[in-house]
Amino acid sequence: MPSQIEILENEIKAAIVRAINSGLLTGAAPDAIKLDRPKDRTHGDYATSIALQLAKPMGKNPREVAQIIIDELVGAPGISQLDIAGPGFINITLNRADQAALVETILTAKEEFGRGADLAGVKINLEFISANPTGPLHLGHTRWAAVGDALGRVLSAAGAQVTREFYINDRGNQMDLFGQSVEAVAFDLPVPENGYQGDYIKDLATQVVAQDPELKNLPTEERWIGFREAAYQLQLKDQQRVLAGFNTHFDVWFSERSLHEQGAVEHGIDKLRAQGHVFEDDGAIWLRTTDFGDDKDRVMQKSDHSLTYFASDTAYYINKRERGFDICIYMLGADHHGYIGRLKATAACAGDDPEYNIHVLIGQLVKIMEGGQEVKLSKRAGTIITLEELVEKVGVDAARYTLIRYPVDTPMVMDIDILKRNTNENPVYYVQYAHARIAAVLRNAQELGATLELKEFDPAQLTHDRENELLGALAEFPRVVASSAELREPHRVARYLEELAGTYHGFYNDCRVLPMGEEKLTALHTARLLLCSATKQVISNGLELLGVSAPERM
RNA sequence: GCGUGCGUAGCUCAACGGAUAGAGCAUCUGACUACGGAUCAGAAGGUUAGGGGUUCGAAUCCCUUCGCGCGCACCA
Repeated sequence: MPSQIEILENEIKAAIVRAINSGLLTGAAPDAIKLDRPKDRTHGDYATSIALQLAKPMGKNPREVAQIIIDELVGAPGISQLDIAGPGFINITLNRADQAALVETILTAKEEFGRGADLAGVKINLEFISANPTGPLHLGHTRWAAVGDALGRVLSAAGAQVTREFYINDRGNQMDLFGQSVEAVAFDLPVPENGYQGDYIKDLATQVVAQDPELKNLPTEERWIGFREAAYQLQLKDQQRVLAGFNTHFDVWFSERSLHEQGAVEHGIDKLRAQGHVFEDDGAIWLRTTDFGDDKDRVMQKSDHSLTYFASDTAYYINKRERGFDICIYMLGADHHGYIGRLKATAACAGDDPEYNIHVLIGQLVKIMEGGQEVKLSKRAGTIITLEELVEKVGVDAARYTLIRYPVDTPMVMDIDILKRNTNENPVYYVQYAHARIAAVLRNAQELGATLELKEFDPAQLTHDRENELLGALAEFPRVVASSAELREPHRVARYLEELAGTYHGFYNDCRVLPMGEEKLTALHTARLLLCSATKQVISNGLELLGVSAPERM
């Protein structure tokens, strides 16, 4: 069912088409009209700058164009007032009772309110974190754990079929080094040069030996492999446990080894060769990514016949596409921004459209403050903060919310001390508080015998400016979800929730919801209670998209 | 050197090319002795790093200078 806003957008477009057909306007009608919500409330409920955009191509004064559109629009359903403002903005004020009908829409749709179909039928592979299974997840992975998971939820809400995937880099030198490090520690020997250190390696060594004491008796040349495999499984399980605790879910844990075992790398090279972008030089096999804007060609198979990491990446991409994914989203850290060029070029070499089939998000680093100063993260100094430690300090909700509420391309600073405080410095509480507050009001209403039946809802009761403002904010939710999905920016949902919570608090302050004293429950009380209930539903739906809880009490 | 990202209020950060650049914190004023004060109303705080350009309109797009980060392997 189209929302009131969509209906309005279509009305405006139809009005322009009518004006063109009757010769009042010339040229082509725009594809779509986008209504904005003006910052200044005196500018009405919605505004559009369409007349400004059409003025030039149509060779008319913008205000003149605006007037023509308005004349065609008069009498459209739900509109109570139309104005021209400034250089040619069209400001639209809606009929309040019609807007209030939104409460019924929300309370009928419940959890479904906000979900859309913009991405219906689109299969998306969302890959994030993809850490080596050689250590605990740390702060660098945490931002993606939160944002990636939220993005997955948002894309699903927009109708996409999303597969969340974790690529396990379980192959290569670093794995061997990892196995040798654990082995060395188990025997109280010094770890190899550039090997892995830290308490967790000791723990792993202890666990590995406890689990399988026979491992120590293996012949030396294969012993480290035994340690590698056992430690790998333990470390992977640990990552999975921590992510589950962080409310971050994956559909597929994809092992790099399995890619090689199923011959996917050779298959990928063959496929690219068939596309005509593979060549040999100096005994190595290359992919000519420079054909598509990469700054240098890339080696896939070295002259010693071993395969490069790039070959795995390439094969993995081709594998994803062959599994039927239309769009492959990669979430990478800022230190990997150099990969964008080659990833896009790889897609192009495979015959895909790099602008559509592949989407790379680059996340800036997170700095962390504690006790008023920056915590320097260093593996050597042992000051790595793990995801698990962060959660222990501040809790899942605060950690997730804080990481999600900023666009990923902003370098952000997390202040642990602030996150521990239950104040407004910590916006997650502001939003959750609004939810809990409504829950309390609704509990009180029940004690007063209010039934909150939708059939008793009278939209005409909601005429207060604060009510109108709140309804307007609620109406925005589906648009926010849709644009978050389209732009791959889940932070928009968080920002929206903060605004909605603020609007609710303002409403609550000015509009008494429950009867006072001996007062009887009136139609106005009921209408406001249902408005509260609708707001609670939207906050809850929004927090769900972020993977943050919506508490009934705090 | 080449490439790439960033630079917005004292601090942390917003702002699908739109109207007077907004929030929170910090600072200063105020508000319910009845629904949760983890609230609300208000004040103050800006040459959006500098300079050009495109546009009816630029924090946003283009060029350039400066500053900061990151990347430039037959490593993984």
